[in-house]
Amino acid sequence: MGMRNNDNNNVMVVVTEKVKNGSGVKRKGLWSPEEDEKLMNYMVRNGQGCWTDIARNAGLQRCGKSCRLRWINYLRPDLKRGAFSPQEEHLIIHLHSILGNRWSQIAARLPGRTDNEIKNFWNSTIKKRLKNAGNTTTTSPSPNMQEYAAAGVLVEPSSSSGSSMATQFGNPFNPNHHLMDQQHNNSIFDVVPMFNLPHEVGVENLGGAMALQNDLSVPGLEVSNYDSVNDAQYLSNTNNNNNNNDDDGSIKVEELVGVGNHWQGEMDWEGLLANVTSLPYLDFHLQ
DNA sequence: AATTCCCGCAACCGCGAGAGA
DNA sequence: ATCTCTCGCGGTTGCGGGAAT
Repeated sequence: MGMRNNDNNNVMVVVTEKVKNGSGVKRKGLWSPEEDEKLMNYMVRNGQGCWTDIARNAGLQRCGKSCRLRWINYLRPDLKRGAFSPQEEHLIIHLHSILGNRWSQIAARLPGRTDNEIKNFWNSTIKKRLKNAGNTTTTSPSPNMQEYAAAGVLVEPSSSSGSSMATQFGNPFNPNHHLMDQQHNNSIFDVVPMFNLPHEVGVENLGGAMALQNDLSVPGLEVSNYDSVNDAQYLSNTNNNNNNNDDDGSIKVEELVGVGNHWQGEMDWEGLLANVTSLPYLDFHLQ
């Protein structure tokens, strides 16, 4: 749907709410194209750092937290845009059956997607479909839904936050049932079959984005993994390709934020899903 | 045409963890 | 040990477009 942010052509009404915040007045609400440009230019030139400093040095009247979010969810150059493909949806469902609401970990295995995006997709679309699949006997659920149900994950009984759908089903017969993830009150052994873990599996370097590797501690798409120099190079190339170099080197956000300028790599879906099937659970105990 | 309702999505909020003084 | 700051995460809010009435 549509209020979508400053799409190339749609300059949205910018919320100009401001709040007092310590040293000064901080803007809140939607980001203006000018703010995006400031942040993008700063990030391209200087890369990651302390977000509070970034906010200040980039000349933004935003808190660092807001800048970080904007970068991660919208400005980052490797973001994949557009609707989720059936393969991605399948993968999300699969991952969620294992990981629960650990959106960042799920996102780490979907190159070019953000945790916020996946979370929204889940809450708005998949949840609804699962519900329908669970409630309707007249219409057969999609294979995805069937698989999800087969994994022991059915319709979420309530909107209780913090617990995943996967957590709704315990297995008291599982000898490892006592190994609960405290934060989510969930035993991963309830859902995940005990497989031997393949080593050296994983899909790497998908279009410059990190992808599935052989354990759950793989940071995946986390920004901290990005090489600011390479990113800068990427951005520079993009700019060159657009034949739009300004002498001052400033980079227009609209040149970078758009369908054509984002990650469009090919995915080895079968490989990803195969790997997901055998996702290890080691880092459940590390967290 | 006007109004209400639905809902997708961007962004905010609060919290916990970790680092450093 | 304690405080402060920053980061990252997950849950929630609320705006606004489009559908329904």
